[in-house]
Amino acid sequence: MELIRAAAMLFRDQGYERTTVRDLGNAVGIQSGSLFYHFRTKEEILVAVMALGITSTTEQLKRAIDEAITPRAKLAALFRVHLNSLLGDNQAALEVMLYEWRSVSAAARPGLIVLRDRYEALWQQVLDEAAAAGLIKRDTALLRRTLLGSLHWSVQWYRSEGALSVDQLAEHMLDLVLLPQT
Amino acid sequence: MELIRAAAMLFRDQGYERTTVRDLGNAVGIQSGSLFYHFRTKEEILVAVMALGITSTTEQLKRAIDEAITPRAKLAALFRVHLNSLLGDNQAALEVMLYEWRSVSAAARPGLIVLRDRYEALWQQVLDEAAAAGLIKRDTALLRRTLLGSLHWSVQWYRSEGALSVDQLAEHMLDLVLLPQT
DNA sequence: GTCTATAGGTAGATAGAC
DNA sequence: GTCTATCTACCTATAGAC
Repeated sequence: MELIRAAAMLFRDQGYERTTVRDLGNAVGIQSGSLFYHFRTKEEILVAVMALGITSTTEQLKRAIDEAITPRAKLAALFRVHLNSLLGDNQAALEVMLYEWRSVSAAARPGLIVLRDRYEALWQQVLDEAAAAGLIKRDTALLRRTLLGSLHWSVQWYRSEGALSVDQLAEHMLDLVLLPQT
Repeated sequence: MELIRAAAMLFRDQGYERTTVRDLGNAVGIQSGSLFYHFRTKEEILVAVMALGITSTTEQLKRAIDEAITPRAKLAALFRVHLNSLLGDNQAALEVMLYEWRSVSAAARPGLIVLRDRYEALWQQVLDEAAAAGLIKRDTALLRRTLLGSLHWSVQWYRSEGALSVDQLAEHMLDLVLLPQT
């Protein structure tokens, strides 16, 4: 578990391919050979990182949606949870999930796709409710994809030293998509 | 030039690190050693791919903006050119630009950043005009970042075999951001 | 400008001791 | 479970012939 967290940060910062099993061992204070007692291959570590990133974000989102009451509050939760997971203190894992797909073997992909689809289904459901309430435009399938793209991209430019907190950024991004209320 | 195009596709499909100089040689029918007559390092090839991706897109965008007359038409051009460059027949290069930053050495980054900033400045200018004309919301700096994120992400899910052409997709994405006209 | 051949380095993974 | 030691393979880049 400590290894998975450390691996997430290394994979995010250097990329999966550039990170060696020796780097991974160093990060947790063991020799590279010892890793292979816990994992059969380096790729297994990558898959574990990705699975952690998406499942923990999904669980947080589920909880936030259940606690929110109005469609508007649920909609806000999408942005808030996703950005906090992506930009927050301890979540390099989700970023690895987004940027290291090409290094996942065909055999391991289906399992991760199931996890991703589960997460996106939550989004779809909340967006549909919001559209029904007249909060956002009606093309929710395309909206889901564009919004997730917008949020994912934030890792490329958001800096925590800047003027905006993550929660504030979530609010601003929400504003961009809300329809003017009549 | 033929090499740069071939390299773009290989880097996009397999990633830069997983693509060997032997792969690159194979793709253009020469031995791997011969590559180093044209480029000093493998990284130089990566930088050339990225530079091609962003500069050719910038030029296309410049032309499209000049030909467009209304703010609305210029705005549409942003979406159309970007998506065609990203999803079109021969433009793996731009995708490499987006996904292989980590493999670019610190020495080579500044040059690419200049090219990227030039492209984004075009965007900013068109968005500002559109906001002044009341077409889109006023927070154009954030809008630029979210829109570019949305467009970039399309490579992850857009399939040309699907129902939507690239130009149609551009139209739909434009619709999502346009304000209802009073 | 492309070839063959290879230097020099490092990668992921394994074996057996403790 | 972790160590040391090492295997095998492959990588980027170079050298010199043509």
